[in-house]
Amino acid sequence: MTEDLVDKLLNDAAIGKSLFKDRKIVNLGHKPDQILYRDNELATITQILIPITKQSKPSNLLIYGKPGTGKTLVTDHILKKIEKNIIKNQQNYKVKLVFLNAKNETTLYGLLVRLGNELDQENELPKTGLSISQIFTKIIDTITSKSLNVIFIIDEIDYLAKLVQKTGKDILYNLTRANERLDGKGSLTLIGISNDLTFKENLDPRVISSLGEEEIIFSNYSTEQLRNILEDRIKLAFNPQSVEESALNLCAAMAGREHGDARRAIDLLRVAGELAERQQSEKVTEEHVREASQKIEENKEATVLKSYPLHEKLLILAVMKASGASTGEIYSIYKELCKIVRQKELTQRRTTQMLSEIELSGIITGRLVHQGIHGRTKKYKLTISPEMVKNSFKDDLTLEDII
DNA sequence: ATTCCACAGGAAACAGTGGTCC
DNA sequence: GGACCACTGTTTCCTGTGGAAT
Repeated sequence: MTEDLVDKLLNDAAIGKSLFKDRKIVNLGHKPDQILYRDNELATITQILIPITKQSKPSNLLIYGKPGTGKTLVTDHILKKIEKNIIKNQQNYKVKLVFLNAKNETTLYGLLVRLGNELDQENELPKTGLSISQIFTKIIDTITSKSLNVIFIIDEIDYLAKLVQKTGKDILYNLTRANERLDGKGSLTLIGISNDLTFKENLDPRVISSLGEEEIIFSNYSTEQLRNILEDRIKLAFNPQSVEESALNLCAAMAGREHGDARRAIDLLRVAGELAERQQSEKVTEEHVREASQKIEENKEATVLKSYPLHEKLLILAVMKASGASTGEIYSIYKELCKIVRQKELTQRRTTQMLSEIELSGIITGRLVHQGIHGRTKKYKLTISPEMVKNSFKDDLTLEDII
């Protein structure tokens, strides 16, 4: 009996036909090789890196571009080709690619340890306990003893530069000058990838001169280019005629408005396709694209809200309960909330810092107000609906009593 | 012209964690 | 087992701020 029901449901589902031919093509992170639209950049970077195929050290390289301009994808693509080429033609010449995203590491130490572990997978470096210079020495030793030619690619290197600035430890300087310590046994080439054109301003001038030997900029995709990219993906991912022309144009235009982000364009297309499919629509329409855009935005907010630690959540609730209030008022509400959930309250200094951090995410906005003799304060407001906050926090048992 | 409010936000110190090395 | 290291999250202390009130 139950079996019959399952069969029936499956049959019914099969009637509502899928719009997708190959769904993974529009997943983020899926990278069809042939669709780069970056011929100029491809050629330039390859030229810069060619020396390493001739067994000499290429220049260090900095690559800039806004998110979703394909800089990481293109770099990765070229380097893997070079590596393959070398492995095929020059067996005794050892090249090692290490690709790291600085954002995945919260500390300089962690970043160096990851690099070290990639170079020497048998002897894992300790996650803590050693000094940074000891780790650095171990890395240099590994490179010289194995005569490795290392190409170290750091994605989001601006983030690393901030860490360097904060701690005062100049890892970047040491990395760019590592070749002087290598004595010709092996080499280290640094490739930095960054979203931020201005990050160099905070660096030591000596680092700038050696790291920025070569620079290349990935310009934003134009709406027309985005349209081409989407068209290619649609051909591969969707059944014929299942995406309306106008929907495609809107997708490209929306992503084009946000500094030509191809990743966002593709994501938008995927979500629109899924929405259309769920509504059993024959085609993806403009309306689906608009809906998708809104949904992506909401998901982003919900994820951010859920990921906050308890005291940040309490502060957001305090802002919600007193929209437009000053930090002083917010702090007293926060203290009351702490009492209800039986948590020890943090100091006002700490909470103002937290409020600034939350403000950066865009969940709340603050406005500095001078009130004459009533002093200076910052007034905070929620930028999202209270329902959104309540929905996102409702799974948190500690907050049960105050929502 | 001076005072004074109610904070903002920088700097430094501290506690605690989780580790290495000798 | 004690000296040392990196790091996070926090507290403590402090200086600076613009305009209403005096």
